[in-house]
Amino acid sequence: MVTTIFDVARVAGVSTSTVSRVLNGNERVAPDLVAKVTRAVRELDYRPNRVARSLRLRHNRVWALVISDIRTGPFFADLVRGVEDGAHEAGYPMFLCNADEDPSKEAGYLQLAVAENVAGVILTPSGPATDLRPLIDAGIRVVLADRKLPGLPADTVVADNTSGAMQAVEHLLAGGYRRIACIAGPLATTTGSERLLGYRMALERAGMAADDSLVRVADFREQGGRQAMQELLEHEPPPDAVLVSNNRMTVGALEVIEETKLAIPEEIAVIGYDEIPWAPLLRTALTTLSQPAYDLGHEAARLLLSRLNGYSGSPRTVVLPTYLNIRASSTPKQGAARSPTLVVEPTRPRRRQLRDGRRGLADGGPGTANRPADRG
Amino acid sequence: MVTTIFDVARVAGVSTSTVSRVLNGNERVAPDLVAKVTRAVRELDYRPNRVARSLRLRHNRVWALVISDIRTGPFFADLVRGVEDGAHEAGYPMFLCNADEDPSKEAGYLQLAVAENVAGVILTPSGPATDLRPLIDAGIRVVLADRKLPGLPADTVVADNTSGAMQAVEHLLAGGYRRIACIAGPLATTTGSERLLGYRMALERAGMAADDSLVRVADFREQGGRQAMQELLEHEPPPDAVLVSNNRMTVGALEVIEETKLAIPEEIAVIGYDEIPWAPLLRTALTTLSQPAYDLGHEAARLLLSRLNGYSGSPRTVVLPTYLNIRASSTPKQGAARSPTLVVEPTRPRRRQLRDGRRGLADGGPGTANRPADRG
DNA sequence: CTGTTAGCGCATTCAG
DNA sequence: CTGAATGCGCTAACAG
Repeated sequence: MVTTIFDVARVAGVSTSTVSRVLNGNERVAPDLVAKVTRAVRELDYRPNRVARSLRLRHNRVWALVISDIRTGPFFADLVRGVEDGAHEAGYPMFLCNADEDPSKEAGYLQLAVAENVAGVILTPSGPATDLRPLIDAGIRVVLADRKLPGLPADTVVADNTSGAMQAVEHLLAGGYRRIACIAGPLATTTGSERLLGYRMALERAGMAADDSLVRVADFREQGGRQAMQELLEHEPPPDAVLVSNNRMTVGALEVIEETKLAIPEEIAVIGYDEIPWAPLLRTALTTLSQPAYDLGHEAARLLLSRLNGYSGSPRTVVLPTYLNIRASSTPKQGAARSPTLVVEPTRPRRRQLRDGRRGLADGGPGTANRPADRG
Repeated sequence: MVTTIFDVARVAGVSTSTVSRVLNGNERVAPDLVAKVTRAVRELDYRPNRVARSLRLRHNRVWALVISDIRTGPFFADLVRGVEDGAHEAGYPMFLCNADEDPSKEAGYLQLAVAENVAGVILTPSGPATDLRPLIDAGIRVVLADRKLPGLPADTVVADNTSGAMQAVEHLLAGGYRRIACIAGPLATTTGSERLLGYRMALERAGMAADDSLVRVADFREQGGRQAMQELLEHEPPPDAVLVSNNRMTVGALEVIEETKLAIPEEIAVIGYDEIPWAPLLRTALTTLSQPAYDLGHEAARLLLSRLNGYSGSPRTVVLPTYLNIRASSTPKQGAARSPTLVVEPTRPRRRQLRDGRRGLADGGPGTANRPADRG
């Protein structure tokens, strides 16, 4: 038999309500009773039953983090760490759920979150069909991370996908590349569509017609990246550069380039979205777009916490900058004319921008670095 | 207000017990009442409150998977997928917790699992100090995955770490390498110590004294791999080959080799534990030891399920084989004498071995492939 | 300040 | 086969 609050009350010689009050520390209790209860708790190694507590309170002191693909390299891993640290700092335990880009799995986890009465959910929506109503109806706080959900008034933290992709393409243009291809992610996700948008905008701004035969929409997975890259290479004339919209697709694309024995960057330059620790170790070191994955998660945690603490202003969207890590895979072409209009601004991390919010967050700083501390 | 079983009973014109019986389907109920209840449930979009159910039943139909480091590349991601699929097939939702190699975080999650009454826990123990008693006392089923917990009678599924490391070292010996170093993981984990053991056994079997100055014990992280590799290279004479015990440390070791401008494999051969999708894409394609990560997870799920279904035999340990992916980073030395005693057996995946078990598992096949289907 | 009392939503005795 | 009654462990009124 598990020890209950009743056992503690008996041993301490008080009522269960007193034990409860001591444990939750909200109301005033006489010091001697506090001592008695504390001793009894320790003596019995009493641990409150969260289930009963949750039933009574009609909410559970747990967060659920629902991510869209646990296999997306270090990106989601760092994001998870960011949320986890934020949750931990605030004293909330956190469960993680992997929706695997599957809307029905995602819906299942959201139902579960409702059924388990979680206090809050941080979610990477799989697409516009993601239904937040069950959560909202149940009074559960929701924060969107990494991907927006257009039209839904929820606090959101995202990276500046459009600018990131623009930066990458402008960098390629400045390097003399002219037939730049793009392997985009699912357009139903804002990460998919906004990166493609950034690609198009950079081309337009440079006065070049975006050539849709150089665009492939794939699925954020290796296999999709492979197929897209194969198709692009069969095209005549083939691209001389490619921007790949995430890490997993980049692996697929690089495999195809490797198999085709094309030289990077001489025959095709490559830039991959998502920084990865092995980028510098590749046959040709890979130029990547870092996303502040850890900060994305940590910021999401702070938005959720502020809601749980009673903030009820209109939804806030936090946009964090990306950073271009220039490496050999995008080396400028021999004798590339550095036309002034194509010069790329130095891509230092900018301050986070706050949009749509009634006011800023309580504290300042852009949080910790992009990567968790254990690497330093 | 959320709809409760009471609302359903009212709308269906029956008692709450009848609704409960219909929902759980264990007892017999008159067909017409079943129909009424079913209709009312649909009409009200009723979803049972899992918290109340859990309190009443004193157990919760959820699994918790506690892994030791979410950042360990695809390994844990695939393991998670394996467990998840197994849980899903059996109709259990699953939460994931990331202990981050931190025993206190791990203990916190185990406490949480107890407090939440989960039906079962699948755990990658952070070390021998991991305390399973709170779980066992609470009647929660536990399965260990990836790492054993010596002395504890729990169902366990692991890869054959010792043989894997032996294979790797024998392969290097056969290739003419003689000063083979090893970067081991924490010896408190069986993955750390067994891989080191395999390394030593291979050397001894070849009649070579294991040289401890060629062994470094690190922390399974990039930074540890970096430092270990640096130390090994400073040693005189330096190693001509190195076996690195996991993916993250391999990244660190490769960074150092890169910075030192050493040629792989001419100046130093490298084999990394854990297969990684980008292994073939590195400057020198990396020889790796694949672990059946997905199968490890899926098998753990099956062991847990069999316990939940009432199996109460003695604890079973399932050992799955590893597989050596030979690539350029371990190319035999020029004119390496292929002494007969050093020839490596072909390392095909072997059938899983069952140890200590009273009987085999219900079904046959070694499960699905090492990698989830979406890559094929 | 403290104890008594009454549920949170559900599954399960126990009678009928 | 069905319904009324009970309690899982806890917290929040409500009186004292």
